[in-house]
Amino acid sequence: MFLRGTCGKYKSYLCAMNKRVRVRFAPSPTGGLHLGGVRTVLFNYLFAKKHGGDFILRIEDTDQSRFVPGAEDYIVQTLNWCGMIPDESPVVGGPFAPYRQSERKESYKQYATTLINAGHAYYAFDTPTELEEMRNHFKTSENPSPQYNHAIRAKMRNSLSLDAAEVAALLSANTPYVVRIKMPDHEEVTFTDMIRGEVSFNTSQVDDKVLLKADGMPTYHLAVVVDDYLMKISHAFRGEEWLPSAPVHVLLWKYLGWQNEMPEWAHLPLILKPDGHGKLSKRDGDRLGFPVFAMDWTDPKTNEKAIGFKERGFLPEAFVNLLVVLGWNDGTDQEIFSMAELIEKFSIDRVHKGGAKFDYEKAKWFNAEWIKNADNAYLAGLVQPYFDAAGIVVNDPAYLQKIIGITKERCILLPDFITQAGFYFSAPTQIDTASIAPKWDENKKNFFEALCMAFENSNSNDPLELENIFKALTATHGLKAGELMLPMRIMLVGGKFGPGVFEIAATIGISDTVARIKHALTLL
RNA sequence: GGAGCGUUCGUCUAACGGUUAGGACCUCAGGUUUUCAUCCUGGUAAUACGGGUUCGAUUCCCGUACGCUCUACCA
Repeated sequence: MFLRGTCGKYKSYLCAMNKRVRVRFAPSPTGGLHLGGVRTVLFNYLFAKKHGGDFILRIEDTDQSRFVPGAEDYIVQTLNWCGMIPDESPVVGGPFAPYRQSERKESYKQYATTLINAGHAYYAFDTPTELEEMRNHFKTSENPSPQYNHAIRAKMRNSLSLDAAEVAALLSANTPYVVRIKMPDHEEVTFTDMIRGEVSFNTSQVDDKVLLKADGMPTYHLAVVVDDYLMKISHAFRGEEWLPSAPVHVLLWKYLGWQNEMPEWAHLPLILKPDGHGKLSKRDGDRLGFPVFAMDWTDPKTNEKAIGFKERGFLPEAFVNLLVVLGWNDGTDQEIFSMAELIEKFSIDRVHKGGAKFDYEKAKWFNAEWIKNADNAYLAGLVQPYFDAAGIVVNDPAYLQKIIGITKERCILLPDFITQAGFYFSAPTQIDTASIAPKWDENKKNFFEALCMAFENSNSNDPLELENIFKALTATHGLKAGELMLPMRIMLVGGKFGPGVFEIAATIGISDTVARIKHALTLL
């Protein structure tokens, strides 16, 4: 295996390398960022920070027809929420600005021209209709998707099939054209992927990809190579779906004379649907009832809203944590990692090759773990918006933190605090009397009336003392504590949940406790 | 169809030729908690298949099967 040998067992890939680590996340701003995208960012970020390098955000907006307003800002906000702040980006700028490819449009054409002059690319004048005709014409059951390749290009209208005068005439008449790469007929293109080892392709299987579109914009293929070179990217991480077009990129690096500067490639495994097979999509979330996007995203065209992990009540720490273990582990049994730990422990050679099915149950477990171990003051800040939305009024921040501390082990998602902690701030509006009524009688009613008086007389806020009063009174009424505690709990919190009843009574205070019992008594 | 990539419990994964194939989620059975949750103990459950190489393969090689990705003037 290429990872072993002279570099040692799990020695970093870096040992063979001496240039500064610079990585980029290069999304297309076409919508919300989903799990797979955020994980790609995460691996980029961790790798950069682990090696003291730079993390760059570059917006690949070369397809004007797919431009979606707000998508770029959404991406920035998402990175921000996750705590992965780019060192260079369209918002903070940097030494290689601009970081939007649409703003770099003019710089790509010269490289296309260089390639044409060197015989590695050519002009193609085929219209979309002609391309469609070609595909229909050559389509067979054996070959359902004919490619514009070395075998077909001679039959098409391009600067390889047409004679020079004709080409010159077409160009001077401003005929729309694209520039295509001229793939070699039969050549083995091999490169080393950091995750997969040696990968090779025969160029006969790769088509003549469009490099420069008719509108003058580069396609991804040209833009990614040019910008990675110009921005001195040392390591390029992307999803596995890019693997088949990697030979195009490798050849471009070579043809442009930048072979020695080519980044190390790492094609990341995909995040798959929980059920069945295939890449996880937004639709799966809708269908199975869990978020796929990092944050809420509303499509400005369709007004379709997709829920995000953030709004569903995930902590960013948990989100990062659940993402990183989808395809990576540190070799031990540890599963909970902070960002700081990840930066220290991350290594690309422990990233899996195979795709991982997303498991929402486990995702929730990560969040519950993070909530349980989170600082109360920190949680208070996160819970506050949910309380605001639910109309729960918090007057005393210290009280809120205390309540969070005693209820957080019961919460899986942030909104769970509304039910698990809301009753500390106001009397429950819904009281599960149905769970009391069947065994309710006059004697119990008398008990609770007596209890209210006893509590008021004691005016205690000590749980133990309240419990003693309660128990002493059960005896005088000929009742057992066990058959009265559940009714009392329901009177105080509304249902069968929450911490110890006397803890609750002491915390909300005697007057509230008595008021809630008296109110419940009117409902029974 | 073609090319590439992949394949350990239901799911995420450990195991770098020698382990009773380990952990976690889920689930099940107990215990703690006069509620719920937490917590604790334990159980069920996996190397896709077939050939090699080797004293010995989850591990290395080949083949098969299955899956995924790509096969746009989208990324």
